[in-house]
Amino acid sequence: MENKLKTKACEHKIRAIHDVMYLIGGKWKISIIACLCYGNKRYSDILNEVEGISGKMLSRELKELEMNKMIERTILDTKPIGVEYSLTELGTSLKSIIDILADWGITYREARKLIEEQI
Amino acid sequence: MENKLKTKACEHKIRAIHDVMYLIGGKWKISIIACLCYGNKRYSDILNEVEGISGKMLSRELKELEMNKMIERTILDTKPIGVEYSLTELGTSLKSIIDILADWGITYREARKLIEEQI
DNA sequence: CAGTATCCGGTTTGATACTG
DNA sequence: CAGTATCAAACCGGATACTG
Repeated sequence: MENKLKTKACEHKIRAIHDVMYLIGGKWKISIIACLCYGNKRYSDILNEVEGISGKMLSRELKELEMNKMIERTILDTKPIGVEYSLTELGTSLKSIIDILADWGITYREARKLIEEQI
Repeated sequence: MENKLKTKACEHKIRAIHDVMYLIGGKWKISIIACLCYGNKRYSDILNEVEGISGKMLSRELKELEMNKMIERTILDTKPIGVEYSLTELGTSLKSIIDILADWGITYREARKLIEEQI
């Protein structure tokens, strides 16, 4: 009986996480958001700073992030035309999560090194 | 000059996050880890609790998670054979991140509702 | 029970060329 | 500059049948 409740709580949490990953779990989405944490950026800036992403992927991911209200797109009236991307309030609310993830990533790399050396 | 340093820091963090997402960003990986946060589980338990996953995907993801030292696989000597999966220390270290993500997911849903209503 | 093997359509993605 | 269009290759993932 108690076990069933536990399972329910588990499933509820899993669904919440699945939702989150749908939003930010694309191959590049968090990287893009992380990039914008350091200030507003243009399309070409992001293209340079997020290693490995192609132009096609970038524009696609940007579009989805905009749809989900994570980022905002502003057209600058420069010539030639420029576009600036910035985080919305919602996007900004991910900053702390991003920091935690990045920290974990670095810790993980160290931990892996230690485990490997034991072999 | 100062700007270049900033860009470097940015790119470093982005790479760290990209690594993390490579590890836990598969369609099901965090869900599986989240599921195991609630206790060791058998293959069939996970199959039931992670909604939507197929057997093929589950075994594939479990294998990758094991390779990356996130989970451990123990063969029980029951008949018929049973297999139990559990989190390693590394996997366990994700618990807090998972909680934060799940919380954000729920908060996000509320925020989106508010934004939508304004329209 | 806990998987593996095979088939197979659908989706994703990179490269390249092009546009306003 | 900031994208879009198009093609082909690679990969994903479901269904089903099979194994120890």
